[in-house]
Amino acid sequence: MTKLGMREIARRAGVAPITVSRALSRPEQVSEALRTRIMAVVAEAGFIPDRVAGSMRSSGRIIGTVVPPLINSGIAEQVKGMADACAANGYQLLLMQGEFSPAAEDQAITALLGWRPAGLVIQAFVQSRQARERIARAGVPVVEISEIRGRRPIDRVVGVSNYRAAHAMTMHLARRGYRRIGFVSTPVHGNDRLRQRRVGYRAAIRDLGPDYPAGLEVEVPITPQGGAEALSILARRDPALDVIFCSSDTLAIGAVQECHRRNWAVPGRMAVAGYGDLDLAAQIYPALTTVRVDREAMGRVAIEALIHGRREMVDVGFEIVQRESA
Amino acid sequence: MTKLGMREIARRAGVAPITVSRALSRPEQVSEALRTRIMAVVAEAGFIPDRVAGSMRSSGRIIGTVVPPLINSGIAEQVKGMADACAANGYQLLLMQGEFSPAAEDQAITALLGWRPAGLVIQAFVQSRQARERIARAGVPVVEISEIRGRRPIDRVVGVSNYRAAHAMTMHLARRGYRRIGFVSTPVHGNDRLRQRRVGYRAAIRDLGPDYPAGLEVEVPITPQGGAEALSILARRDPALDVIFCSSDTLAIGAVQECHRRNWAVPGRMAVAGYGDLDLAAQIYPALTTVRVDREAMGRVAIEALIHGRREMVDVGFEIVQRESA
DNA sequence: CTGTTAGCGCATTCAT
DNA sequence: ATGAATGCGCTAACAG
Repeated sequence: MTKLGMREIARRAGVAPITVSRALSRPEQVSEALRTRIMAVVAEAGFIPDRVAGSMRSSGRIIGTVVPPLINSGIAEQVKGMADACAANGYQLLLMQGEFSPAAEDQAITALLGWRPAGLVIQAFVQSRQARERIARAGVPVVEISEIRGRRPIDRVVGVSNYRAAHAMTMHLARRGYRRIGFVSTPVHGNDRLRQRRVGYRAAIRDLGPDYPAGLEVEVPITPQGGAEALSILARRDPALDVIFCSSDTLAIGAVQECHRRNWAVPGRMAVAGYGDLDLAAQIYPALTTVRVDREAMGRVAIEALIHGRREMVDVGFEIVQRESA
Repeated sequence: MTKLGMREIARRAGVAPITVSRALSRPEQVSEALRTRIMAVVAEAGFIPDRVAGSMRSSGRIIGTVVPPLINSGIAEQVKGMADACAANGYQLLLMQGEFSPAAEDQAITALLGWRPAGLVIQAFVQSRQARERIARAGVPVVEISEIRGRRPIDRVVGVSNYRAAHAMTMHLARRGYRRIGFVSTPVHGNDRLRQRRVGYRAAIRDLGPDYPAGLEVEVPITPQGGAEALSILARRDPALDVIFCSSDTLAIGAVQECHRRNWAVPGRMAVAGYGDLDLAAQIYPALTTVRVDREAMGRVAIEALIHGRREMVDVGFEIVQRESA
């Protein structure tokens, strides 16, 4: 049995190879009679066109993406959105897991570019200067999914203003009657998103006016234990504290746990708000009040921005999810 | 500026294109002098070899994978394991999100095969007969990540015995003194893993002997609400019920929530065990006793099995995670 | 609508 | 250790 290629399919159907090619990728350019005959042969032979060879001449249909090492929580939803949008448009997703160092990022992007992607989606701003140059030289469109405030993107951006979201949640808590709002952050160093959340919180406290107690902050590792610890620290620092706003649901869940251990009613004795709306947020007891960002939409929109060539900066927005914990 | 290719790099370095190719992929075959000179030119020009063209002649370095639509929880960890192992071995991960229908599965696999993958990782047994034929014809190695009991794989399998895991958990609960063990399942239709969990539970109840009360089961949708509902149903059916074993953590979390609502102490009034060890499992109150499977290892091992051509069936094993809820 | 010709950029094969 | 010739399988460009 000859290795199955278009040439062989064409021979069996009694046409030229290019006609098979057209029947497969632009059916409308081939007469119905030929098309039917060709498709029958293709189906019968189980022929699968070689996209590698196809990409040699026409533009490829691969979209490369670099995702952070922790594919937990939100990132997975983004990937889902990307995969869906790719499938819907006939593209394939080439996934690289990146570390956070600029060198690793550059390496990941280089590996992706080698596959002649139709575009790149990066889950943050590209940091490495070298990577930016490579991308520019390759002339490949890029979408950065990130904080959209105060940055100049390489090309297109899809994201949310973490600043506005954190600001809104802080105001929301104040409106609900909490007087002493503590803020728990994970280390903001080198992470725009986290930094903007903190900045948003501070701005809100300022906007609440001089009558309102000054802010109260602590920075802890991004683990439930970190959240528990933060609660202890802040409650000790200010006994009047009545709510803590955690810059991630993971922290918030840890804080709620700590309340259970102390037998503190949530939100009676201490209220807790999170950020992210993880799956768990709605499922723990009490259900978590948090900030929700539609990560799946971010992924989908990123791919669409790439494919349809929209050059705008897309803000997918956020939502304050009011549940029981605050 | 000429489009940068090996030809141009070769010209600048004063060598033949093939020498550049060798310097890049088999450095040991090129003299140090030339290699150094070539690498300098490559770096200076920011040259990235075209892997698409490269794959035309040599075998590609892409591994295709089909993942279920819900990239939540465990699947994300598997993908992480795969991505890591791919990166460590110089491969790229081509990700397709598959639906569960055989037709969609076939389509996904076809799309992947078009890219001449070095191998395929499928997150279940391939169901579609057509897909199996395509894979066979393409001669591509496949790893199925799945239930490993009682199935004949296409090629290689990496997985765990859901049967043994569920059996072990049931025995574990009995050993801890629970007398009436209910089992909550999600619909097992068409899903080996879920079916084997139920079979394992039943076998354990049988093994516990005639003195032990007969099993008590219910099947509900895989949502926290399903778990809450299951608790209500089983508790009504048998007031002596003292523990429920849920075939997924999602259900278990819902059941625990329902206990909170009823003011039932967990595990005092009702104990709950889960399956899967989601992130949340350790974080809810009380922390969930569950079955843990190292999904990340599954992903990693799958890729390694593919690359290193191991043809065995790998059982990554499981672990009973004893926490507070049961 | 269909076919002919040519070549995408690299790595294999065979020489030197 | 280096190079020349050749073609991987497909599709763009140009005919007919």
